[in-house]
Amino acid sequence: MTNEALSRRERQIMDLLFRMKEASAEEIRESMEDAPSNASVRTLLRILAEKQHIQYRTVGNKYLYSPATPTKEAGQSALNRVLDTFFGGSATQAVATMLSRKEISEQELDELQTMINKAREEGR
Amino acid sequence: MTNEALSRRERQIMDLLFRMKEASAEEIRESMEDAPSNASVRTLLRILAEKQHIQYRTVGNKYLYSPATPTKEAGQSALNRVLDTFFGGSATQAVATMLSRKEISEQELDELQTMINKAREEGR
DNA sequence: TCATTAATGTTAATTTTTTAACACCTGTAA
DNA sequence: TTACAGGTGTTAAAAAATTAACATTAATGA
Repeated sequence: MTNEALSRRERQIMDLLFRMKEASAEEIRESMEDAPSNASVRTLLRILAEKQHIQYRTVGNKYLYSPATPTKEAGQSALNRVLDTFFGGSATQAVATMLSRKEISEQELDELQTMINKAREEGR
Repeated sequence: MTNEALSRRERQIMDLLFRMKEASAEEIRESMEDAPSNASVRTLLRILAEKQHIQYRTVGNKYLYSPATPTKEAGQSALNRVLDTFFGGSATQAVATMLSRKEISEQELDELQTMINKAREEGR
């Protein structure tokens, strides 16, 4: 796992890219709350690319950037970190928090139910 | 909500404090992978206290530091961020990931089950 | 052709973060 | 008393992160 800690801006841009899936330097800049210049964003992107955290492809004459790690994998890792840091590693506690934080639709509850049943079967 | 982004070290120390609940500068330093000097840790702690992210009490002649925000609250907020960033805000997806990441005990599954039932009743 | 526009590339100044040196304070054992 | 151990407080040097100026390149329309 590539595990050098990211700087503030680097993390901010990575998070945006995970949300946006793929974006140009300018698009990223526009979606930043406290955006610096376009050149600054590009510098950060260059650094992130060097560190292998992002990749890019050219479309016409511009670059589109995206995370090098699949979103799912990165999400799992981020989730684990939150679980360990705030919930003593307990998934149950974390789920309890999620359920209490906002309305979960009937449908979502059904889906969760299905997952639990499945986990039970597999666990046997 | 206090929402200035933290620097790398600041975040590292905050996360440790959430795990440790309460600790002295030296204890924090010892639990750091890539620890700087004791004086450096104290500088960071002073800054975090100024920014109101931590609080401290004196015990004998030393200070014990702890997060200013309750762990539960901070955890909820961190969880939301992860949900939004990596799972399109879907709690269901996140739970699916948790269930697949490692073995969940029968007991934990029971607890989850209970939570879902409860959420269903309340939702009605 | 040539000016304009919209990109990226390079480099360096500025600002923030990180680090630790050094001073000071307090209790305690020789 | 004195000097040592174990804390905190202050300040400034060093390193890293952030920013943007300026250069360059490619495509396009007058």
